[in-house]
Amino acid sequence: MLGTPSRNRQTERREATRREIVDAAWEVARDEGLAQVTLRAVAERVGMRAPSLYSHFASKHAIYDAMFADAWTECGRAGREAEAKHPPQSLRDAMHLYAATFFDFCVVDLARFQLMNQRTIPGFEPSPESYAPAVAVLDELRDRLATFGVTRLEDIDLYTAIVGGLIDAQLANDPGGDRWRRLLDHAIDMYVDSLNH
Amino acid sequence: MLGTPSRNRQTERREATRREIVDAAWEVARDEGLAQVTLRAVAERVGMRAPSLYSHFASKHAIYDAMFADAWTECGRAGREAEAKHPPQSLRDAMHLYAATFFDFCVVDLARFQLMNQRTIPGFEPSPESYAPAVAVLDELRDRLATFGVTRLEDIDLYTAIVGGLIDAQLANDPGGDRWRRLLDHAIDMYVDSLNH
DNA sequence: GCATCCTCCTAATCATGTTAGGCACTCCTA
DNA sequence: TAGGAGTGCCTAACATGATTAGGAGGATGC
Repeated sequence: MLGTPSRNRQTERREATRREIVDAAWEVARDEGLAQVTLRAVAERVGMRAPSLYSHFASKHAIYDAMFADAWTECGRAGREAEAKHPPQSLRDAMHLYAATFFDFCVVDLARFQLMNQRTIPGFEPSPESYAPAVAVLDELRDRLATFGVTRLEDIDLYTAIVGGLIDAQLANDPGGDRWRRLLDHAIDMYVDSLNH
Repeated sequence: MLGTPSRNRQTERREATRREIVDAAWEVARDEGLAQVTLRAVAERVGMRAPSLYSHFASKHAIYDAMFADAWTECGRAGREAEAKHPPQSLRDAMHLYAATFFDFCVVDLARFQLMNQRTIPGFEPSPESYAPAVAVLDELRDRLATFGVTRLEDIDLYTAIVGGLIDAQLANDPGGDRWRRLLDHAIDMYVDSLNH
C-alpha cells in the first residue's frame, strides 16, 4: 500500500540513488566534458556497473533529462537570488540584471550550457516534465519584465536572442575570457534605448 | 616524380574520390541529419566499405573537417552573390544584406549550421586549414563594413553575436518557421541606430 | 614482364548503449 | 518466524560505431 512509512523509506532511498547518479553525471560532465559522460563512467563514480543504472533510469538520455531539469531549476534559483540581492528599480536595471545573471550562469559551466541547449546533443529531446523548469524560468522573466511595462512577446524574444548570441559567441570564441561579456552591458543599453524609441 | 602527367592523373582521381566521399557525407547529413553521418552510411553511398574511407581520410573528424571548410566556402560565395545582386549603398543596407544572407544561409540547412558551429559536435575541432575559409568570411565582412566606416572590432563582434543569436533562437525554437527571421530587420535597424548614436 | 604502390577488401578490436537472465537481500505477511 | 514477492545489483552478451591489421589485386613505372 502506498503511504506507509516503509514505502516512503523505499521511495526515499530510490530517490536518493537517482540523485546520486545524476550528481555523478554532473561531476563527470564538469571534470571531463559532456562527451565523457558515459554510463560506465557515471556508474563507476557511484560504485555500480553500467547496466545497473537501468534500474533507475530508462536510458542515458533519461539521465540527461534529469540534468536538463536540474540546470534550469538552478538557473531560476540564480535569477531569484540575484534579484533578491539587487532588486531592480527600473526596466534598464532589470534587463541588465537578468542578462548578466544568465550570461554568467551559462559561461561558468560549458557542459551545463550545452545541456540547456538540447540541440547540442544529437538525438536528445527533453521530456515535457523536464522542460517545465525551463518554461518556468522564461515565464518568470516575462512576469518580471511585465512589471516594468514590457509585455510584447517579440520584445522578449529579441532580448533573449541577443543575450543568447553573446553567450554563444563568448563560449565559442573566447572561452575563459570576457570579450563578449564586456559587450553585454552595451548591448543591453542599446536594446533598452530602442524600446524607449 | 611529381608533375608528370600520370602523377597528375593519379592525384586528380584521388581528389575526385575525396570529393565524392565528402559529397556523400553531405547527402547523408541533409537527408537524415548529422547524427546519421556514420562511416558505414557514407561508404555505402560511394560503393565502398567503411574501412576503405581511411585510404582518403584519417578519421571521421577529417571528413567533418572537409565539410566545415565546404560550408564556410559556400557561405562566402553566398555573401558575394548577394552583394553582387544588391550592392549595398549604405551601412544600413550592408548590415541588413549580410545579416539576412547569413541568416537564410544557416537556417536553410540545420546540419550545415551545426557543422559551422563546431561546438555542437563533441570532440570535433576544425584544423587550421579548414578554419581558413571561416576566417576569410569574417575578414571579408570586416572589409566590407570598413568601407562604410565601421572598423571597431567590438562593433563587428556585437553585430555577429546578435545575428548568431537570432539564428540560434530560430533553429532552436521555431525550426521551419520565421518567428525570429521577422525580428532580424528590426534588430539590425536598432543596431545601426545605436552606431549612429 | 616484373617490382612497386595504391586502393580496396575482410576480419578483428575497442568503446559505448542496451538487453537478458540470475542471485541475493529486504520487507511484508501468514 | 519462515516463506514469497519485489527490488537492486551483478555478469554475460549483443548491436552499432570508429578504428586497426593485414592481405589481395590491379594500375603504374622501369
